[in-house]
Amino acid sequence: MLSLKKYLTEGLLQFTILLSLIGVRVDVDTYLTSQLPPLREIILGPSSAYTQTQFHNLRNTLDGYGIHPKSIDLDNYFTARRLLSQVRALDRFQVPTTEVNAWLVHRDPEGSVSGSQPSSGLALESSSSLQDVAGPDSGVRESDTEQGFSGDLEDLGAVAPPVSGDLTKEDIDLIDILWRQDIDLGAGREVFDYSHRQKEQDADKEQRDGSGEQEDTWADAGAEALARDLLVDGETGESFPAQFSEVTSLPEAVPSENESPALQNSLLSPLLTGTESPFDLEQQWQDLMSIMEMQAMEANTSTGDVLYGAPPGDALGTNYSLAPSTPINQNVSLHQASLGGCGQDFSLFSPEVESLPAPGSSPALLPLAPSNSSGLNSTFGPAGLAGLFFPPQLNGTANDTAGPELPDPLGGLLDEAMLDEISLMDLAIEEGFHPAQASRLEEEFDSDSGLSLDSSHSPSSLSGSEGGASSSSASSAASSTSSSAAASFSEEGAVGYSSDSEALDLEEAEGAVGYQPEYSKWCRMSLQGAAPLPRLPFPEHVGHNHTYNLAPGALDAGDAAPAGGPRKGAREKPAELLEKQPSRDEHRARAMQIPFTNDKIVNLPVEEFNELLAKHPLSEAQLSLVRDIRRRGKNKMAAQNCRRRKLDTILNLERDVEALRRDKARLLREKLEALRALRQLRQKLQSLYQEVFGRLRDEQGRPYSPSRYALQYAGDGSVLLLPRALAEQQARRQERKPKERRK
DNA sequence: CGGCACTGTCATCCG
DNA sequence: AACGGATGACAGTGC
Repeated sequence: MLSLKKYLTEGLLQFTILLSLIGVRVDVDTYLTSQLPPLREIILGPSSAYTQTQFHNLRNTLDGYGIHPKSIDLDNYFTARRLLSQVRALDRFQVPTTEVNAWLVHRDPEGSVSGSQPSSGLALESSSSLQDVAGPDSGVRESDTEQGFSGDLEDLGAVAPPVSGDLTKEDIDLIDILWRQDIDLGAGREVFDYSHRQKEQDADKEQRDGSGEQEDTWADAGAEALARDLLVDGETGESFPAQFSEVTSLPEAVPSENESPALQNSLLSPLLTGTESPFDLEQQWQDLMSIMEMQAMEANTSTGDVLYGAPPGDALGTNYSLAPSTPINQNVSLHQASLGGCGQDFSLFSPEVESLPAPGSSPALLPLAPSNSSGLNSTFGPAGLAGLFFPPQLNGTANDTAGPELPDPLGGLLDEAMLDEISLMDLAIEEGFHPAQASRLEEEFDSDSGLSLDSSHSPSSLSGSEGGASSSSASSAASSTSSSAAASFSEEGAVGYSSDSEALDLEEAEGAVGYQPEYSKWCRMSLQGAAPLPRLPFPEHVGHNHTYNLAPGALDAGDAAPAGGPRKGAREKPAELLEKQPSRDEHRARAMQIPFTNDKIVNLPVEEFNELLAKHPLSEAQLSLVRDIRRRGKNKMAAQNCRRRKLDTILNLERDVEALRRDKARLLREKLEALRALRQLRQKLQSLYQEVFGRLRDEQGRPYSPSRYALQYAGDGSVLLLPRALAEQQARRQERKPKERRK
């Protein structure tokens, strides 16, 4: 029982954390309104059913919990440190290194250094130090972007402490490992050095006017690199073309005159002209985090290896698997991802290129992207995409004749942001949702989704018991539902709380009326007798020797329900113990010479109870005692019932959260698959575009210049060859419409 | 000895 | 109005 409670409270913690996480990233309302009354009540106003029993303990000392004060006293079970460590653990598992980098890169299209890190705690701190890099005016933007994620978390109370807390040794180790492994986190190492940051912050407060001292090494390195159109990765020290500086969010430093018209005139430009992401990048980040969260969750379970372990032969999957023992995996592709989104996409997901040696592809790509294309405001280097989609000779023709800005001959179909997202989502897919694994996960989820965890079943089952024979059908239904839920739940390796169903079945079999006095006791016995679950080893016995439970043997045979086999066996030992130690009320009854048993007093229906009293002439004192005994007995059962229901509610909530997480992961996975399919379609479309365009000849039999002409898709499905300028106008017109619609 | 978990009991609300 | 279920709060008990 101790372990059970322990587990429950663990679950509560996870639940709380999840609430904060889900609350940030998931529209929980839909679930709340339709599926999950408990969650709704937890968030919108908890009922007493969800309160813990230790009400006399200290109230929450952690500020910022979005839970009603009457709700669970988390701090009773978990110190702030433990909560913090859990959150950190989540972060660590969620964001295995470099996907974060990619999101970092693209979160802020304005180019300010948002410096978002996977760990919310890190994110808040790193932002403060990165502020110096982006310039003094970046503070506002930074706060805007950062609070979108981290701030929400903090508001929900999940991660408030880490903000000011020291980095744990694990954090520091992790950072060191990342740094050593040359994995781009999107920020200089100093960002993670707490002491360094502390100094910076202190100095920042004192000398807000900003002396040269405060510039961190990254900024220095970056400034030097800018002088030669190169930027230096603050972590790795690598230099790379200024084009990628946009990726690292230093756009204002990129000289625009370095644009290469030739590159911008690449036919691929249509892929990159979209500056407005159709998707909320923040949401995407959260989605990605969610996937990682799922990974972390599953990685902690015994099934995690099966679910997320890469199938044999899948090198990427192997590299990205999140075995807890090896939370960080060095992967060249990841490194490339930090260099440029295109390269990342290229090496990771392009089927043609995946076979290429990853280390070699990066330098091969770099010459194709010698300069920035700021006019496109693109995070992807166009050349990289050109290399992805176009044969070299086509690139050559494009480079020869193209103008500075190219319209979108594909009518905005190939949105850069979409590609951006696709690549990132694909990364997520490769990370945790390999198709085979995904299908398995889906199966698991589907099987689990059958567990309607509506907490209403719990009260209904109870009412069924009290309804007696008249409500046997309802009780049976509730019982079966609960039974299946409990069974499936046990199979999951979670807490198997089957007392509800078993007890009900028993009651039905016995035709018992009302809540039997031994009910809760028997429930506990059955729990103790149940096979220990993998994650929740039950204690051998409950050590408490509370004597309030009446000895079943004291029951009058005519009054007590006939004991079934398992029930009898389950209570044999406790019965013996209890017989030795009668309850206080039994003592009183004996002292007052009450001529019938306490069980009779408590469990008889009112009419029979009154008849009993009428049969036996009792004194006022005896009468009062009998009524008190009855009252106390009833209340005792009610209290047990209440507590058990509370437990059920908590368990159901936990299962609901699990189901929600799986649901979310499934939806996310489906989204990723859809995006991947879309990407393939786009590639196909692009190749067809190239093929068609390449075959077009003017009157003199010369090929059309891709820089001057573009294919325009008409609404009726026809394809028109238009001058670029015209096509561009149309593309802009089409862009405005959805924008207005969005507004 | 203090903390914790469990349990019983009381007070109160409510149907 | 009595009864009883539900539940917050508190106290007792054992580990």
